[in-house]
Amino acid sequence: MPELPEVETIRRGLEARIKSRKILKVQVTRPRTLLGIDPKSFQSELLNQVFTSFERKAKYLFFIMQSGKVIVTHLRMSGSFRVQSLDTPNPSHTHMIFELNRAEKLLFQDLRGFGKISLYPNFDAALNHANVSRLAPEPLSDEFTLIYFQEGLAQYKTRLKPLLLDQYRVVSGLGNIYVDESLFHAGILPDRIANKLSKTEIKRLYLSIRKVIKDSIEAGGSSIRNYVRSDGDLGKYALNLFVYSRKRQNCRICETPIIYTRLAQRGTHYCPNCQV
DNA sequence: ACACACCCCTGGAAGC
DNA sequence: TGCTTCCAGGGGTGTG
Repeated sequence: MPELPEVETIRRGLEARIKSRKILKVQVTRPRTLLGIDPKSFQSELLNQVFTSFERKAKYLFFIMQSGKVIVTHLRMSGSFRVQSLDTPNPSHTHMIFELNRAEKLLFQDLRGFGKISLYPNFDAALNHANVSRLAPEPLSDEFTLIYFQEGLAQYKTRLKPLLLDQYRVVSGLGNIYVDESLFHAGILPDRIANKLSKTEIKRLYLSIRKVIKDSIEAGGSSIRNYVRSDGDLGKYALNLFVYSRKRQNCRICETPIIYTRLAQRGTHYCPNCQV
């Protein structure tokens, strides 16, 4: 599942591979992937456009064109971007093909088909897309200070897991993997009530979230299920997972079997001994 | 304010 | 073995 580190890895990959490249043709093989624009307009608006930069906000990706137009994408569960040579056959579930100069193509592939792509005339318009401007701060941003986090948690008497997954309340960019991992490293159970944490616990959670996200970006994300980088390589952070996807396996710290349960409609992993 | 159910979707895993 | 059902989950929406 692409969360902040995976999206950032994809962003870096695209910047390295298709910056300054020109779009010669656009094929939309699954019109439902487009949000707020029809395939014909999308194709004609992007013809001969040149990619100049790639931005990210939480899990949203922005492709900024030389003209100022902006492609906004959200990969949701299984979306991915791949750069391939023009003569390579398209993999299954390829929903969009951008033919580029120098005989390469950028593919949008998405098995589950939840991912969305939109086009806006400029960056400001793009930021208003789908409440992007309302997103809470990212874990590694200047805004996300310990004081901010303390005050944020104090406002909510809900359980930590759904609060940390919510992109609009305290922090953005986290998904199921990194919430479970951050809570494990902080030694805190996922169903604890946000405004009941001690100062020490808040600090541990704050540091854990930042470390997990930072380390994962450095590792190129986690390859779980469908996620692959734009160069086809696999992220290495999956090797560093302590609880996520480790149902019934022994805790890497204390050997207690990892519990898998459902919390707020999400599969949730924790160590009943290390987390309290 | 919070909890929860449901929807989108596909393919691999689990269950019978 | 082979069919059917379940499940993964980001995010939006709707209800209690």
